[in-house]
Amino acid sequence: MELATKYNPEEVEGKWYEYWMNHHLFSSKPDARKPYTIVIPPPNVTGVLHMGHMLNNTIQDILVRRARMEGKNACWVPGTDHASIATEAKVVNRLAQQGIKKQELTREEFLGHAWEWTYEHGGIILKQLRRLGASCDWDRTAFTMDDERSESVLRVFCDLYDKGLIYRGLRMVNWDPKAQTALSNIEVIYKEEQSHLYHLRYYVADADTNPVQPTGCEGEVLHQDADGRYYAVVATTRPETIMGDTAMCINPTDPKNQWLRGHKVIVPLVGRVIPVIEDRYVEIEFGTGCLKVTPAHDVNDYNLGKTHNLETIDIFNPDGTLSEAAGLYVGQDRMDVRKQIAKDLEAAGLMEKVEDYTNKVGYSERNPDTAVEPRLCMQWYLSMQHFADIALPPVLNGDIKFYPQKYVTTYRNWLENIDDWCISRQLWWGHRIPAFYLPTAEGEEERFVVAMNRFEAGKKARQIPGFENLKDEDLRQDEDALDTWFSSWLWPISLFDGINQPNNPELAYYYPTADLVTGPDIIFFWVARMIMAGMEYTGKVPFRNVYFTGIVRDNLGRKMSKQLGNSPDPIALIEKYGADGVRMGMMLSAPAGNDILFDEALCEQGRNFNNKIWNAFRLVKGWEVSAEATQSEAAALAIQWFEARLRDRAAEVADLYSKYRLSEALMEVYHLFWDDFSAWLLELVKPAYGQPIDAQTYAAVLQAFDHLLHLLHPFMPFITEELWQHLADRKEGESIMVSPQQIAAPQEGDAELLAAMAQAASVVTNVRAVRNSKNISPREVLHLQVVGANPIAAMDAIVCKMAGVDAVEVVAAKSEGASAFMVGTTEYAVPLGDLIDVEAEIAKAEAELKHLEGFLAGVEKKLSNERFVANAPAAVVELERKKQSDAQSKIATLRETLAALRK
RNA sequence: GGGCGCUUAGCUCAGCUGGUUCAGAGCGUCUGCCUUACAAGCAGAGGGUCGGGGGUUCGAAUCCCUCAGCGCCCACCA
Repeated sequence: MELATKYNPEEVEGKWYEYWMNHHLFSSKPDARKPYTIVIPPPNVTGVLHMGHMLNNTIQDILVRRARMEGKNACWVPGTDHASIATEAKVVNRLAQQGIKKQELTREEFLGHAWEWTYEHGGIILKQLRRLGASCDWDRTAFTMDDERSESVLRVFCDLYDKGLIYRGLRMVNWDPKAQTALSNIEVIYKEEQSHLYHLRYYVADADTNPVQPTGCEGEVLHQDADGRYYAVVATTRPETIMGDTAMCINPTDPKNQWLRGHKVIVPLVGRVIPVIEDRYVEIEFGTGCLKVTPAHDVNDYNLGKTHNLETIDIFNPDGTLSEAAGLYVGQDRMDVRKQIAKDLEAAGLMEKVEDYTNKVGYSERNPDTAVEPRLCMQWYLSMQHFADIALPPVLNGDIKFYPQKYVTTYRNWLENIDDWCISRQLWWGHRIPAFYLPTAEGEEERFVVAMNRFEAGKKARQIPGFENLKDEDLRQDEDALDTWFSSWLWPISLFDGINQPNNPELAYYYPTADLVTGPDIIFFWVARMIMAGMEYTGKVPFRNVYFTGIVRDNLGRKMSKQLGNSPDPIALIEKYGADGVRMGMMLSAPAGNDILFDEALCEQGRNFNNKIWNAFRLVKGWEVSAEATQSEAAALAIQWFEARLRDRAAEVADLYSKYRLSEALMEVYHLFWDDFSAWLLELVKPAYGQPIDAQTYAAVLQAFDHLLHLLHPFMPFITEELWQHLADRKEGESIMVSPQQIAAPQEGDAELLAAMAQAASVVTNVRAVRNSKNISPREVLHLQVVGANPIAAMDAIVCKMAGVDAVEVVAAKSEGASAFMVGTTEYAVPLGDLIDVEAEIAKAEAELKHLEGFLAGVEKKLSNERFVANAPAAVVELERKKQSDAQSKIATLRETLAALRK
């Protein structure tokens, strides 16, 4: 077989992915094997692959492939999320480009467009995952809005309503004026912002706006204008809300504002007279200690309003423009009004001053440029205390493990301070709330029934006295859709249809799932809620382990974003470096939970490694094999050693997997392949030029290669499959991903063998260093002497072959004109005759001597410390004694060497 | 304002219950090599008072305190 000197992923990847698919190697059915299940964090159905997905799905694929190779029944279930708010926004945008306004469409028409968009763009991301090599069971591909999942959502809604956990309530919610929907508390991102603190004048007046003269206010802070009128100063960041002011509030214990007690003030520009109320909520030290109260547009003000029975004036429309109720600036956007009103207040002499101020403003998670507006409206809520109570124990007691563990604290803090979950959204794209309102007369209280569908709702409604003759069509279904996460939280259950059919065999087999791989940013949105739903609906945890990945940043530590243009296109990367190369690039710097600084250079390293593997294969396959040839001693030893090494490293890799230290596992395999296998084993067994290799050695090398490919496969599936298929004759349908892998556990004697080899390697390195410093070609054969005794005589064949020496000769004293070095306490020498540079040898020996003497002094200081000898464990003291005697022996040798050199 | 985490080689990080796998890895850097698999390679080398200070201990990168810097999460000071 002719093979190019460079590995070409393009020729290989598509072919094998198709092969895996055609032979159904990713598909899983319950059987007698142990299951290993992962459910994908469903990406947005119309999204495209970004680096975060690459990282996340590479990790999942590694885990799944590893489990599959271990003989488990691995099942990775893919799917997409309808992402209601994000997708709806995209559809609205597209319609806007076509000149269509959402408001002009009926719900059905709009949903038609949304589904069209979904079919058009849906699943692109799943196709992209195939390029990466993701071994998902595609036959199971699900969508949060497909029939099974939708039915599950409605069923759960009805169930929780029947349990009394879902309620409707008039509350202050976080309103996104762009999407025009309510948001849950955790969908609000607070950003620090440079803004202004406006100090406004509220004149003291009677009910008819006549000026009032406060009395008896010695020692207090009064403000008086040029005309002698008294006023209070209110500091606010939101002057545009003054039209909604219905009170001014002071702290009753505030000494400087006592004069305001019991008075009324005039809202600037607006002219409305409002009372001064008193509440200890107000911080005396903030601003002037006077707070304007706008119950419709601030949570705290709303609470004050409730306590003090204040009027609520809602001055905003749902889109963030000023409403009729505002009376001023009607129809203008709130942000424009802020600028304008500041000018107008200034012009009217009602602005005391403006200060620079830094405050935090809430933004919509999905519309990051849109500041959230607190708004009072009716929404659906889920009581969360019950769920917090059931979701906390499994994480605290270790039924679910978090990697890294630090997130347990985060999780716990959130659950211990949980808010009720606002689950309704004023959107159409999503699961429509299955609540049906009964016809009511004007002014009558709304009544509704909750049921799976209109038909069921009709039956329920007719049970209500007075509605016996109600027709199904007379029911009016709630217009709102459910929060997207209200379907995602069922994902590990609903994927196996466990909500609709709680006792089905698939659920019994695959659930609880094994590992969840996701970002810490959705620990509350998703992870916590899946645990809640899992405990509520199955009584079991939804997964055993959660691997939190970091955020992918660029090599300057910046978050990847479209605006910065620093996010590489994953598919372009795959085309450039190969999927295996990119996977390796991702994994090389991805410790769990730490942010990863992505650098294309890492993909390059991955590609180079692929090339290394490829060329090792070329070498091995290029050898001519002879049944007559006998195995050399070096080859026999090398194979023995490598097998021990393989056992040792495989055990280490297994340990790293068990700790989810995947980057380290990869590094371990990388090192094993590149250094141990390629640099040492292959060089040791390599036949002389033009000679064939003996069959015994060849078989062993192929065996070793096979093992290595297995260890590599989870990380680099394509190249390993390609080479494995060429390593021997394979039958159609066979694949490395399901071929048994048996690397034995470390055995007795391995440690000694590995230690001897390490020492031999050190001898080799030293000889090579001698060559390097003297510029001696690797081809020139040298001679090696061991002074006294040779502790690793068994390794001589290896030393000879690797160091290019003819023999390792034991001598009583080394030759003159030899370059000496020490490995452990053994002295070696390479006779060089005239080539020797005596001065350099002396300098080298002196430097080492100095270092050793310092080292010895330290050891002896320790040993002369009685308390050390008395308190330290015997083994530690013994070790120090060994260090001492070794150092002494080395020093003696070096002194002899120096003496000889100086002759 | 609370909570969590981080600071070790030029860069990115590992160092577990204090003691020879304690000062490590990968990349980069330097030197020499087109050596019959691979220059996307081979051989060799250099590089850190483990953020500062203090303490506990026979012994501290590791445990405690403190200071400094950085990051993240939560929280209704307008």
